[in-house]
Amino acid sequence: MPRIVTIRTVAERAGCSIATVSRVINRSAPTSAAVDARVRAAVAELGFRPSEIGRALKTLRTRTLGVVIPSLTNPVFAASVAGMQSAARERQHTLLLTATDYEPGAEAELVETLVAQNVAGLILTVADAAENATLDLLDAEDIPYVLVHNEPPHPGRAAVCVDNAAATFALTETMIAAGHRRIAYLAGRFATSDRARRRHEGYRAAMEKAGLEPEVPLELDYLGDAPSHAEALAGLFRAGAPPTAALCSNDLLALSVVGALRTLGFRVPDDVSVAGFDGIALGGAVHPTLATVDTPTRLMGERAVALLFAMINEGAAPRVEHLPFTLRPGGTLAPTARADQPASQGDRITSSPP
Amino acid sequence: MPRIVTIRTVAERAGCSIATVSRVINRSAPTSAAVDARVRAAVAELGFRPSEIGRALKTLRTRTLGVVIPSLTNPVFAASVAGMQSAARERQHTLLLTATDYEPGAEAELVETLVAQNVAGLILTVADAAENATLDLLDAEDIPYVLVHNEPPHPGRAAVCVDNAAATFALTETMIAAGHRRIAYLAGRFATSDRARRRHEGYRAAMEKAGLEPEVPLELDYLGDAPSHAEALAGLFRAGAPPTAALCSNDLLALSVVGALRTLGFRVPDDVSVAGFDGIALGGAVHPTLATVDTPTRLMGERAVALLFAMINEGAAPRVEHLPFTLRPGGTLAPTARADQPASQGDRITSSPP
DNA sequence: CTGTTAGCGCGTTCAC
DNA sequence: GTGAACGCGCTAACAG
Repeated sequence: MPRIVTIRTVAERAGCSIATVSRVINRSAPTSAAVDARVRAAVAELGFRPSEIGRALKTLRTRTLGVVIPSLTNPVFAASVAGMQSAARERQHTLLLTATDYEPGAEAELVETLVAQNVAGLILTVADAAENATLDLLDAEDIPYVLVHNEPPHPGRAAVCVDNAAATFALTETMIAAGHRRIAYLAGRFATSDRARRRHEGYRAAMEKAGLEPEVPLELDYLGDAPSHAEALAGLFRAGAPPTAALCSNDLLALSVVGALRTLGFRVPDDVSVAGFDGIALGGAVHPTLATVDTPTRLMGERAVALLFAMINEGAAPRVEHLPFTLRPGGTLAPTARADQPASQGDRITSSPP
Repeated sequence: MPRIVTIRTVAERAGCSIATVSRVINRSAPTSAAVDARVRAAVAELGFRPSEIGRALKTLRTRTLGVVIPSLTNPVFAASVAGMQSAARERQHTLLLTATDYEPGAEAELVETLVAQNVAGLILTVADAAENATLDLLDAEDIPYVLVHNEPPHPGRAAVCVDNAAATFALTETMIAAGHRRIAYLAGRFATSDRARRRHEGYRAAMEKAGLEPEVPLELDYLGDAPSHAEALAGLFRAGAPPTAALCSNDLLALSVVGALRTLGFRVPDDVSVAGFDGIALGGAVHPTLATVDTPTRLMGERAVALLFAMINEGAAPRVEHLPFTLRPGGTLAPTARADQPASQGDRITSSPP
């Protein structure tokens, strides 16, 4: 029984017109109980499924959301996509998923592809939300979209994110309170992204507030070879006055850095403390557990879908939704031996509600 | 400039018919250089993008691949989807992504949704490829699909996978060669999946071949709370003759188990060795590194797309493609103190080429 | 080489 | 309450 079952087949079987079948299926107009039953029976017998294509062509709207992310390999993005998928499914929508693989220029191409598919809206994480021709295009064509993870400076751009600067500020203050004075800042790939910048800003602000010297970010490829990280870190940590702690711009990088430091013979956290950013699940499964900023990545995906639907269906204005983050204490972050004041390890500092 | 730009708009602007515009865009028939240039100019000026919907309605084929996986949260599936996405993009296709979240019954619903969108084909990882009404339906309707990670016993079902049984067999033999005699088998969620079964079979076969007693699988929810894992493991490892090693049915579980064992006061690998399955990237980033079966997850996604396209475009027959696996030595797996024979740690045993 | 035309599957006016 | 007819954007078959 191949798939040549169209609305016409059903109409013939039910002995009525295609218009009536359409009415029954979509409950778009009242129908008599008799014909209603016949149509439903025919639908069931034939295994008819209305073609989304025919429907889309007519209404010029699909039940599809386009997604653009840098990479699925990073659990942060995988988690937010999981949230999007679940939220979209609740609303009878599916996800058209694309990834740039950090390739510059891919954003524009992917968005065009998705727009050509008449997606109902877009959810994207871009390198830089501030100056982005692709987003300008979407604005111009009036196609609804929501950013995730990005913090657009340009108001009027919808986004769901955490306050990256505030988060690293809080995290850095915690490290300072634990007695650390020289805190290295290690940035992962894509260091030019707007969120990476915001994170470094928070770090710098906290350091300066404490009268300490902020470090220039050291750029590393996260989850590259641990040996190469070891090499890159050797110079920094075997110098005269080495850092006692490292703040990493994301969790994948942090886990990798922990490994590299150990390869170099340093104990974590005894010799060097390490903290990450994101709150990926695995950070809690390794030993010692990773100190990090816990961000609600899955929820971010869900909220992004909710916001997008509000914009599409209710004409809601684009807005930036800040989600709360949590400082998650972990075994990789300990007070220095020469701590000026003991740090309270158990504290969970939470951002103010959005 | 809203999006009311259709092929007709372009035709008017270029001063030709819509058929000619179509020909220029798709290079489906020769056109004169003059009209060609005019059309391209019009396309560029108007920012025209042919609607995939109109095209799909006509050809009854979309440039879209439907994907069904259990969850995006597991890096194994995230990696294979990343491979699919990249391979699909090379072929000008996009992915319609759905996830069951391990909810029984979701498979059927998601497949119906995807079929209603006229996907060109499907790529799926199902709980059980052996008895599966959804796959029977696809067979009946002659919709091309490829399984990933599943090992269908039913020949005629296309799949890309590793030989799970052979892999755990080899891994178990390595552990036995390292002197382990009591090797626990810890299974993650979804223990009823066909691949989980095959993995346990390989373990059991190796144990029996060595004249050892295979353990009944202990089922744990992977990446659940580490404390709860600790509880679940306490009974087993604090018994009279505790296992000296644990074989975990996947890497996420293995990393979690390492944490739980440490919580219980065991040293890994000094007191208990641990091995996983999958070869997720993070296994190499933690310390000690995770001993595991390295499976080419990303490649599996790429190959699945390639196979699907061969079936769609060249009418290739469905076939099962076995990809090679590698035993990856890791710090979590060490010889027992009472080893009968020293194990050669450096060996990398590779499966025979497919 | 190019234009005209007929649908693809569906929702939606209009009449009745 | 129901049916006939049109058109959404596009490709393909057929004329010219």
